[in-house]
Amino acid sequence: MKLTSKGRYAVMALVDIAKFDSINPVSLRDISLRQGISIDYLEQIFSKLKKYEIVKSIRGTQGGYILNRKPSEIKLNNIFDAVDEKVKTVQCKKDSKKSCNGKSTKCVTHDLWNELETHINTFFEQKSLEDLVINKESRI
Amino acid sequence: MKLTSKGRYAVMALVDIAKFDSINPVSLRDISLRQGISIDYLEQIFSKLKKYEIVKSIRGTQGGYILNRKPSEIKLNNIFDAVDEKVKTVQCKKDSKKSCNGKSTKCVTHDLWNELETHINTFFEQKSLEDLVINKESRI
DNA sequence: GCAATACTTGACTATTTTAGTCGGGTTTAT
DNA sequence: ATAAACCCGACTAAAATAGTCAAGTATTGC
Repeated sequence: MKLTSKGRYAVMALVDIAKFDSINPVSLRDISLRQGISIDYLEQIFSKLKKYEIVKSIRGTQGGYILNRKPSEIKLNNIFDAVDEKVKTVQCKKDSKKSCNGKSTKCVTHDLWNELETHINTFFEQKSLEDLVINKESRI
Repeated sequence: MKLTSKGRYAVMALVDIAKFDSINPVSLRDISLRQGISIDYLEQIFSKLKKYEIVKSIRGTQGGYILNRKPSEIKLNNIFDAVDEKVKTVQCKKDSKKSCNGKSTKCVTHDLWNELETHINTFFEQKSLEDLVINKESRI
């Protein structure tokens, strides 16, 4: 599985919006300044978040992005799905002669990996953007 | 975090040994044939498993590897530690001017990532080689 | 002793993924 | 009109991954 900066940035940016303004659009420029992520990279990320209807965009001057749902309804797994930050592990080789057939020792790991994925996904399904925002505000 | 084929192969190979022979050494050649992993790559992996005292080596003809502990005492996190398959996520940039200071929104993800790591590690600490072997035998 | 088997070690490399950058758009408020 | 801001696709440097390759050393059986 992978969990890299694209997923991390997506979460950071969305938390930034959730905390900063729930009515007016927040520009990538502002997020970039506050979070230290390049605008170009943010654009890539937001393009995907938009496709998954996690955010809405408003073009033109004074434009930016707003959340498309309430923070409590945006679960972390939605975010990761959107930016392709899939919880995925290496699969059995498909074209291998000795491919996974459920009988050999080889794929003893198959069930294990699936179990882990479920485990992690459950964790992310339970966490919403709201949880992160609340958590953080109580600390500042 | 990453979970790639090195960790997967390590688990596969150890399960192979655990199932095949608990007294006589098992050669990498045999593991290679049964599991479809190249000997050269297995050598890299076993070199690390040996360093972590998960296996013992016996050189010369009829040599090979045997488990250094009972399968029930070999937890999956031990195996992953050995082969550097760390459950690790991207960290905050150290030298950034806006580095994580616990006050900014930026590191709202910090706690989250730590929480996830704990979550995953707990999962692996609870699974032993024995669990995998038993599971699989009941199916064949 | 010598050949065969099998572990030991370290360097090397091709491929893939990651983490961006870059350049050119289009839309909209003022 | 112009500037702010989104939109989109191509490009690239660096790192990680998944191996391979070569040259050993140790042990056993004949």
